[in-house]
Amino acid sequence: MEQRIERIKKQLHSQSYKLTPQREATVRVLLEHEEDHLSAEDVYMLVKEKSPEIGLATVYRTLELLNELKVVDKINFGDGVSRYDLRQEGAAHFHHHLVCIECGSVDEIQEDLLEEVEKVVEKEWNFYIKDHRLTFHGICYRCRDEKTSE
Amino acid sequence: MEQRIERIKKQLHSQSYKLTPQREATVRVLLEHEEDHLSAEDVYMLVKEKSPEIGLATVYRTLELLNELKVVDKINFGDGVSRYDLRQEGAAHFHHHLVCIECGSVDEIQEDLLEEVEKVVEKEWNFYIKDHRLTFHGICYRCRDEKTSE
DNA sequence: AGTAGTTATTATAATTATTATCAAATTATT
DNA sequence: AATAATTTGATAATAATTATAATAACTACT
Repeated sequence: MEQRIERIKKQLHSQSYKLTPQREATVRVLLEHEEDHLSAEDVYMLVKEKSPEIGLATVYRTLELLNELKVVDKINFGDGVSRYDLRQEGAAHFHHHLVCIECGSVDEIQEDLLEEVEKVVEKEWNFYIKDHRLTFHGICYRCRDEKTSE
Repeated sequence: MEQRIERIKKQLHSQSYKLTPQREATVRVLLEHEEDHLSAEDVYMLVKEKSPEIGLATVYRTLELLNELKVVDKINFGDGVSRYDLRQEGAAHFHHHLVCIECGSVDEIQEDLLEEVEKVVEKEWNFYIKDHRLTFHGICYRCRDEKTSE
């Protein structure tokens, strides 16, 4: 945890940004909820628990900044809010998501899976891929299990 | 065009919805701009040209309805607005997109490309895939050509 | 054709997420 | 310590979308 914060601090410094207490508090919340997909409002609420004086605008600004630095990825699952997802350290690409249409859960797939597809797209469409977003909508293993045991 | 409207009409009727003049005007705009990725506001403006009496709320409701019927897919490219994209008739899955970070263009990929990936996801993650969203962000062939000719 | 009942529409108000503004606070620099 | 630059917090503004309520259009039945 501390090492990751240290590395994020260096990343900020390299672009002449500072890791202010507010930014650090926000990063800590993101690290503590790595498996979740928090909205700005969610992050705000959680940061407030430890740092009640923080303002909502600061959280938005910090998330925007972290997005620029590619520390987090901003993603939208179609429910009208942007969500912020920590990128795996050193990951070249954003990971994928499984959104369950029954229970609303969001699971992550860290495996690339798209290497071949991207080769085809780069070649056939002459498109230089910098990033991607891949989300599957369907029924997760938990909901499937429930159904078979009914 | 007329045949497609006729088929959409039937789809509506099969769920006991009607193809009102406003709904028809909206569908016509979508068909006439099949290659575009219009926001609700865009659609509203275009429908107004032919049917100036239509209300914005009706456009929203119609788009929502068409989305339910899987006539259009709602998609968000991260710019804060939902866009509505006609699904190819009879297409099992939503098509993919190439978003250019230089010029903002959005191109479509009709090929499936994900068959193998989806097999892996279904098997390895025990996730029953009903739909997907795949978008690549990068530099389109037009912007690449510009650069090499500079 | 006439009435009752349903469905859809319009105009507008309300809501929600996000961004902009600006004075005050903090931090860095001389 | 004084000055300059950056960041923050509170709040106002904006933008997209949804809710509301009165009206209009259509349907079914007599």
